[in-house]
Amino acid sequence: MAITIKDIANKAGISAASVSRILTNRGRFSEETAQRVRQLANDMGYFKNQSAADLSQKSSRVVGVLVPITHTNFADEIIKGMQSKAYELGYELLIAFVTTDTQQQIKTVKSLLSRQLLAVVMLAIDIEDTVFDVLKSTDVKLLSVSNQLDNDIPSISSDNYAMMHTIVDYLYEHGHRQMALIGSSDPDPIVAILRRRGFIDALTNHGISYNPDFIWGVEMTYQTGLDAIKKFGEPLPFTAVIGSADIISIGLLNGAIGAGISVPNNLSIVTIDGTELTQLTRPTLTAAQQNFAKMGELAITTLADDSLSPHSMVFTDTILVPGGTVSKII
Amino acid sequence: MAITIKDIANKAGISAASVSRILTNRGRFSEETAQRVRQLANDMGYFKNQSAADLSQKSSRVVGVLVPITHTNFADEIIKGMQSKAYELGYELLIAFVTTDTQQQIKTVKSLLSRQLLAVVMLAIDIEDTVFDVLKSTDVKLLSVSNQLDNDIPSISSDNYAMMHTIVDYLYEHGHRQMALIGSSDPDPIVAILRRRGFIDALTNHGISYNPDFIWGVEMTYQTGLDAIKKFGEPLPFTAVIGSADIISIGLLNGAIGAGISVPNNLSIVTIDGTELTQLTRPTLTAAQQNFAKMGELAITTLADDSLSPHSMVFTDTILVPGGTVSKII
DNA sequence: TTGAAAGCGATACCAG
DNA sequence: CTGGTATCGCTTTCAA
Repeated sequence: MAITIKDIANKAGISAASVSRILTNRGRFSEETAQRVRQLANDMGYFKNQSAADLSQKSSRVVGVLVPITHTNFADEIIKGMQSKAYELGYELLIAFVTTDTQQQIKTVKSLLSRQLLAVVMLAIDIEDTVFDVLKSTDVKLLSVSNQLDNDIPSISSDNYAMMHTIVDYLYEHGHRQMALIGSSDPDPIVAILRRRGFIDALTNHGISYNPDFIWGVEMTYQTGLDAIKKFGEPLPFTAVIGSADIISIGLLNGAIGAGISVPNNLSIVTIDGTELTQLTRPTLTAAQQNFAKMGELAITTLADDSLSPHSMVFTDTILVPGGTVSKII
Repeated sequence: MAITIKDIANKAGISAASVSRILTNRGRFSEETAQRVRQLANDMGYFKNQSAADLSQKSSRVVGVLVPITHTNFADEIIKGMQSKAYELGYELLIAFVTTDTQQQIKTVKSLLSRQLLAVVMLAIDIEDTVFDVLKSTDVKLLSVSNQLDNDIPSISSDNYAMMHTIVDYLYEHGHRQMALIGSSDPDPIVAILRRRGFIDALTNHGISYNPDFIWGVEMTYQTGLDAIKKFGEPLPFTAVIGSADIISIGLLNGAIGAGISVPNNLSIVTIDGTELTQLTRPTLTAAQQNFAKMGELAITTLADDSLSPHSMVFTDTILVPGGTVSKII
């Protein structure tokens, strides 16, 4: 049987109410008894029963985080960002990995909602409608990070549209005129749509009419990168390719190497994300780097100061980090 | 105000007790009223208040998972394994990332323990004593996965000692006589000790007296791999090297490439772990692959059937997966 | 099969 | 500044 505040109260010869006040630092109490109580709590090995506290308070400082189990590793960076801010501001994170199985998703979400959460943060997840309905049926705050949803949910992400301009401009300045975009063909996700639009518009700005065939690949996987090179064959009909995720870009790079295409001499690659993965290849990947840690921090701070309205979108910065996969065409 | 079982009871014209029994499937009740109640619960958008349930039951089916935030990505695979088994057996996972900051660790652990957990699983964590004391001060079950602790804690991991024999034997059969082990020099962790011992003993079995200089590198990082190559210079005094983690091995590989050392012609590499990272390099890494998913599943099953005693160690299989980084020396 | 009632541990209000 | 007490929502005897 665990120690309760009542046990402490008995030992200290005071009431449980006082102990509670002291341990939570709320209300008034004399520093003198406080000393004693804190000492006692420590000595007796007391742990607050958070369930009881939550039940009593009907609220909590717990933020649920839904993480896709197939997460491209940037999720870690977002979580790190959330973690540090949460720690700083006294919030707790309850991380739940969700699979792609809808039934399991629903169960996971329900069990999350069974604790009175302050909010649920969705990391790069395109939630299915059935699951989403469950989420909306309660009054928890919702927040989408690294993704934008077509619902009334606030989001924190990179400005994907602008990012594509940055990338295309960069490649254009390096002399590239024929570019492909790999891994953003999925018709649904807003992020994919924005990237396609940004890609096309940026090309148009430079007077380049884009080739629809050059936007290819749905899945954010290594295989997509490999397949892309296979599909377009050798010689490639473009001089530069943009991978929609680091893992795709590594696939592109290795696919090119396998096909005897020299990078960056015969093919330039720019990757989107810019996680540590970009440092593991030779040459290292030139990347449009998203600020995932910042996204995570912002998630917590906006939740804390309640500064999010249903449709608000917050953008974090992206920077272009030169690596060794882009060459100048003369 | 959220819906409670009382609300449902009122609407159904029965008592809260009955609703509880029905919704938890405990005790007796007529299937007839059960139908109605379940329907009602669904329609009214009821969510169990898990805090209240936990408080009342003084127990839970929640397993806390401590994950080092600097986790080499295999943690994901372990979690996936735990997740699927937990889902299957009706347990919940409460995942907490822990930083290297002791104060933060303690706070994290305490907040974990504030919920009445069934158990705490530590993933590849070498817990500091102060933190460990906190953990031991309660009566939660403890379990260490992918690591062995020198405490009275049951563990699930690969047989690191035997694994080193497998690797060394493999290299020996390929004609290698001079081998180095990178990233297991940390004096503390049992895993590092076991790997060193296995390495040395396996060499001895083949009549090779090992060179202490060839066991080098403490941190499980990419940089350690790069540094190792730099340290030993060119030409390398050994023909094969074992990286204690995939990320180290990638460092070794890239370091070699950078130094103009051809892999596998002039240097063979075997990596320990065998995550998907091994597929991202060219050539792909030959690996002693650990069965992380199995570790995760076993963690939950052993917890479920309570089949762990303080000192029990469970080993999962490891297999040697040939890649392109080991050559035959003739 | 069902209901009434007693907790579970912490909090908060209201007196004192 | 401190104590008594009701309360949160659910579970679980014990009777009926």
